[in-house]
Amino acid sequence: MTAPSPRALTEPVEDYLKAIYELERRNGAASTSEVALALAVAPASVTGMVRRLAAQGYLDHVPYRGVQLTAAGRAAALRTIRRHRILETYLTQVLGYPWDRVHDEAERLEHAASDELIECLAAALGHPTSDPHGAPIPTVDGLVDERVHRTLADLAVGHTARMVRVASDKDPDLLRYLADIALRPGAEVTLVARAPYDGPLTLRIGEAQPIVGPNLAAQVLVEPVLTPAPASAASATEPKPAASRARRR
Amino acid sequence: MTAPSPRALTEPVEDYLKAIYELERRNGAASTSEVALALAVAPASVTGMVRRLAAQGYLDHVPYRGVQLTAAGRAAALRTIRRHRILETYLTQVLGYPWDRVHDEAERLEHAASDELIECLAAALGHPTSDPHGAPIPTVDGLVDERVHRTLADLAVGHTARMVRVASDKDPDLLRYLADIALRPGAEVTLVARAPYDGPLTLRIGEAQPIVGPNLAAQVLVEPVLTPAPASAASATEPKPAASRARRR
DNA sequence: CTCGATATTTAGTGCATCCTAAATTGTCCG
DNA sequence: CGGACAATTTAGGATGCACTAAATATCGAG
Ligand SMILES: [Mn+2]
Ligand SMILES: [Mn+2]
Ligand SMILES: [Mn+2]
Ligand SMILES: [Mn+2]
Repeated sequence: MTAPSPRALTEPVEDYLKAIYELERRNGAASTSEVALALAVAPASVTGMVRRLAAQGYLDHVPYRGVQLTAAGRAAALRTIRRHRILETYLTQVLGYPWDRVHDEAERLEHAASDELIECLAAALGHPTSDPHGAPIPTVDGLVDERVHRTLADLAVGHTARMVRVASDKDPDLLRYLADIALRPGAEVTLVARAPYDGPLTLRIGEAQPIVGPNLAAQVLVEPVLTPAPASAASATEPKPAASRARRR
Repeated sequence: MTAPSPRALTEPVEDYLKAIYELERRNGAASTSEVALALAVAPASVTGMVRRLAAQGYLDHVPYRGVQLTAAGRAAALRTIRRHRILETYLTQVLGYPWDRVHDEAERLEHAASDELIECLAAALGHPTSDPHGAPIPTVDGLVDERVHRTLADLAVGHTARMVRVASDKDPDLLRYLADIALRPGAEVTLVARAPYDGPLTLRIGEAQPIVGPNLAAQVLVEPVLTPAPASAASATEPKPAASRARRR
């Protein structure tokens, strides 16, 4: 099945497969121009690369229609994503790297580190399941939590949620701002008010009440929080079966 | 002075400059075939790369005569060597990597890590001055201990020396064997006997008396050790001024 | 001093990746 | 249904880095 590839993916190839995987997840498909945008290359370059990757069995390409990963392509993408996220976690947790700067570093190291090193880091971290931005870390054999989360922008006024992750870790300014207002994975956030016509949202995070725009809110992925009733212990362990169903492949 | 380079050395370029630096140090010059051998490429490939690097001001090339680093070339080489050796030290000391496997890993990471990360690792290690193989780590501004050491093969029978470093860290088998007989930087070794006609050497390291071939002995760089006389304190602090002169540029 | 072995360079290619400009295709609106 | 416009692919090139085979320079031996 696997094509007679030169037995090691190049850096550009790994980045293409990773980008296509993410686009497929977000948008259900990956178009030439989306990939071009994500990788900052010309659309024509994407067409060329896509032809080669399709020939090597990493993806299916219907001209003028878009591109889809094969099993081999998805496996390669998830391997790179695992490396990226383990590296980010190590940089943050062990070396004290700020969370807005780990992405660029990991973007290069992910192609250079050996499997042995990656697993060594993972072990040193106690086999983490999510990276500093809350993104799930695929397992060695390519299983990953693919749950889709709601965003802070969709939260109903008065409701509380727990932040799960940032939609993308590529924007340092956004990440710095989120850190400023203490919005990080695990944080509880309440939507206090929402201005009409897609206006700003008033949040409560701990004591603070930051006001954020809808664009930012759409970048913050949340999950419902099981508010423990102050005195009555009954509803605390409410199962919530539907929301916690992990999709693994 | 610096040529209009595309503002970042590629991985092959960094490896060429590093190899040329090492050859220049060892042999006083770097010939096309030596570089080709060191990098496992064809001699014709070296000629091509050398032409480009000379055009960019990293080295001087006299056709048919050999190649020499310019100041820019030496600086680039030392930067890569610093990264390599800091990475090796981190892998060994913090992650418990065996000393015979750090080289290959560092050989790739050295091109991907940012300056920031390298300095972060150096700080975490307390700014080490030598790598796991005893090789000196250049400073950020390109200063390096360039002392030339004698080898174990040159030691006089009956004399004791302290191992400084392994001549090269590229041979895992050699490194594993050295570790087996407890020959590591800092170890004290006494030459007990030398068989004639370039025969094997009998050493004493701690309690053990391993017998090694002259090829191996030539890979082990040593410095004279100031044997503290058990009772008489006279000869202990013998100055030995010539041997300890550090050459820094 | 000349010859031949050896080292080195030149010539001619291939492949991966990128680019710009010019076709081509798909879509959607009037 | 027929364009217009946007998205996409094709065409034609460039760059970096590698290779093999052929030419050429160097140098030591006789
Ligand atoms: Mn990358
Ligand atoms: Mn991340
Ligand atoms: Mn290298
Ligand atoms: Mn080393």
